[in-house]
Amino acid sequence: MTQLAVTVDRRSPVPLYFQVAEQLEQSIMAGTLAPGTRLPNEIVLADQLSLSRPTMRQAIRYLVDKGLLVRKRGVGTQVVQSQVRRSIELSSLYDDLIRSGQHPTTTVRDLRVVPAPEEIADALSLAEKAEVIRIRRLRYAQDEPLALMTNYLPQGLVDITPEKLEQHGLYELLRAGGVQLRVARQTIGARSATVAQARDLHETKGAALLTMTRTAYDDVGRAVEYGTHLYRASRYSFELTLIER
Amino acid sequence: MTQLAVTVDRRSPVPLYFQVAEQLEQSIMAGTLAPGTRLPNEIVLADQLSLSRPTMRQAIRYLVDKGLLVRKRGVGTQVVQSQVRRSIELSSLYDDLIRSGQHPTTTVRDLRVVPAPEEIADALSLAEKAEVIRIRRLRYAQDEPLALMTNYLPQGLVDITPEKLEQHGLYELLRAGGVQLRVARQTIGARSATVAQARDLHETKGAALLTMTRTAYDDVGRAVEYGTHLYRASRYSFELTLIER
DNA sequence: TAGTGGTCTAGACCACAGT
DNA sequence: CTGTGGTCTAGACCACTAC
Repeated sequence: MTQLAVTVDRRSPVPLYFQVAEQLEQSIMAGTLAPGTRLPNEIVLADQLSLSRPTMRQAIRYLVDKGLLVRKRGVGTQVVQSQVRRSIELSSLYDDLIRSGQHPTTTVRDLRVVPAPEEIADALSLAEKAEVIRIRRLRYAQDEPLALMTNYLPQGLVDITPEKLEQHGLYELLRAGGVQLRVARQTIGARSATVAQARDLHETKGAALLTMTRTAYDDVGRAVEYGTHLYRASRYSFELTLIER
Repeated sequence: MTQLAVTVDRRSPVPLYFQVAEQLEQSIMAGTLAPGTRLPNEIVLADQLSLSRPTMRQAIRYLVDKGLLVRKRGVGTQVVQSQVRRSIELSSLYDDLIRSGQHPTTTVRDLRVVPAPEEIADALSLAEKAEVIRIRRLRYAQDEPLALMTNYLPQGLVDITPEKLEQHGLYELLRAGGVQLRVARQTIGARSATVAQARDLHETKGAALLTMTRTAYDDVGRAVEYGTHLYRASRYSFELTLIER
């Protein structure tokens, strides 16, 4: 095992562990660190980079949590045998499409304040019939319809207009309004398209659709968004990485 | 903020951070620590339990990663505003059903050695046409069909028989054979049932089905299982928790 | 300005894997 | 046995938040 192509800049404001993790990640993605490769042990790595062992461990743990490395006590740390595609993160469909080079556009079909139905009030921890903002949108990617989305937000969080929604993702607007999303709980299922859904999505009645409902929470634990979405299964799927421990 | 009902036993072989995390988790689940509750800061907590700050941090980080707590620099650590249901983990459908009190049974429809199709050889990082074990099963929960499952495994990993598969989950057999699963990559989608699938699953032709394909890796990064499953959307869905950072 | 979590160090001892 | 990662300590300084 030779030296790794990693350097750290102690003047940088970027945390040391993160500089290391990012460079290792790039090497793995580029194939310089091939699947199956065993890394030197923590102590050696820490010495090579003049870091303390806990800091080196933090870098490695970051990549283990991402599913790029696996470690086994008494054995060592190795690169996982797989080319990784990007998997679900706490970002919106809009962000995902932008990143994957698609060209998302959005039509806002409805935006109004409504009394919260029981299910939504529950999910957002609001009093029943509290007023919430309801948004219905149709999302296109490369000029083909992709998803029908309905979202509910507590009032007063951020200023939302149809114009903004057609130019930005909902999560982008939330972040711009100072809302830091931290946790989301999702349920993914499937159903057959109704006539109206089929018409909107350019499918035929009965076509398989993916359903996703999500409640998102901010950095102080408040529920800030509830969404229920319908995706064309012919054009969309969810990828995820699971880690044991 | 009063004392937390947490104690640690230093003679126990269970790591201290884990003892703390488990007890906090129980308090959260039981409602003793209500959603929105703010925890004392790390230093105080560590002192109360006579632990070092890093150890206390590790306990908290564990729960943050699980989506039960959120933290914000300069502010503090709070309980997330939501009742959590169990979400997808690196376990098999069989394990999940057992845990949720259902009564899964399994019919093995086929178990044989076949030359690996290109797609499977790729996923498992094997030579094309290497021989693999192919398993086709039908899973029932409470006497109703739930899922049609096809799995591929490299030969020689563990000893698998139809009898064992009808009494245990596949992952259980792998673990019993010394295979430690660590990472899995999944894709979740939807499709309409064919006539044959509909017959097996007691659905009608064209019914919406959830699809899941998964490649699982062990603790040294080897691909050890590839599966492609079909679930009745009317009786099954996936739950997951996403964490930012 | 006071209080919080985020990062970092330099050690120590232990449990487990493979020889 | 040797080598690996897992746990734990007791400090230090910094960045961010809220008042």
